[in-house]
Amino acid sequence: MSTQLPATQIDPAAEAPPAVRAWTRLLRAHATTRRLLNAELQAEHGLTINDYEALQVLSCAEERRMKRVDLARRLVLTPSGVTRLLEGLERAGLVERTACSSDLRVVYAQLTDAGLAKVREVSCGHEGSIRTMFEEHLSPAQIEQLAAFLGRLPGGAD
Amino acid sequence: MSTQLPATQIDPAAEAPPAVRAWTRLLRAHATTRRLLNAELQAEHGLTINDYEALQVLSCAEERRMKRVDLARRLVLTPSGVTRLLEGLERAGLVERTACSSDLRVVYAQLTDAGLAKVREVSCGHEGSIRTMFEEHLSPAQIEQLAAFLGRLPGGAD
DNA sequence: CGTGTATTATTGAGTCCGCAAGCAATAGTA
DNA sequence: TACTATTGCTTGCGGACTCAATAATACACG
Repeated sequence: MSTQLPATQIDPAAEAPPAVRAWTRLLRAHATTRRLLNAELQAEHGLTINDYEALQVLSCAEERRMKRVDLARRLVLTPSGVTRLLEGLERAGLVERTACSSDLRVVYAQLTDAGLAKVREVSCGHEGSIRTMFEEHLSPAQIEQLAAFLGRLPGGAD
Repeated sequence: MSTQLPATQIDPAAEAPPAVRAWTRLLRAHATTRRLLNAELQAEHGLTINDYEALQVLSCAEERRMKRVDLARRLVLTPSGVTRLLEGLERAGLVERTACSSDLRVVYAQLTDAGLAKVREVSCGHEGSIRTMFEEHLSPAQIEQLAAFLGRLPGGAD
């Protein structure tokens, strides 16, 4: 192969660094799995992934409520994203706005009884779908390792 | 603890199945890393992650061009998503539309010389950022394993 | 106190992308 | 040949999210 001609293409045979391969696989796996789960969740329960994640996080929170800022950090959304996400859940009656007596700025996102019921209704099937996706081609030990590795990436820790 | 009272909350101490933990970490790590890389790419080169991925994929393709359908599959986008993504890259002169002589339906996405130059300009710094994110807290062997595991999830394989 | 800064939340404008529908070209079939 | 899928691509519409700007409250410190 000559090195004198100007390259008109990037050599596809040149192996990408492992980190780059991991990154593109992360992108692809995320996009595909998210799309699958989202479609299922939407069709069966009328929720998006973020809708469900928000409800799920709230259901485990102290008093079933959370400051919007904390919810934003947990879901990796901006504050305005959370405002808009909660708008929908409030309209659906799954979450309501509650005041904080000690700080008038904060507006709690409070899970309603209907919201808790919804989480219970959805969670089993949804977790089943998640487990299927992971357990189909990975052993339990491998899933544990995968979770551990993801936890070391930026934002990965819970 | 009594089992007679109606549960008003989902027990946060009850450990989620490993697959569910892996899933939430995948969501969080993806959102965080994507946000970081996107901001950097946007600020320094005016590209989104998908812009870059599209250019990069095209730069390695036969004749630096690809059918839009194939590009969609590769980037895990819908056909309409690809049309819109390419609109922007065409406006920037990085990609152009070319006809296929053997099938009048297809419109190739053809990387221009400017597009190839752009990939070369961006790739080094971008790959450096990716490597930093992964190599900061994971060993080379762990990164390889992570890539392998991700490759077994739906859509993960290249 | 009063003033300046940080924090919490919302809003308006704009981007990105998916879904459903539609058009044009090709392939399959009788 | 004519008729019916199927495939490749685009478009209208709408949803979800971000960024920048804004308002209101809290806090720190002279």
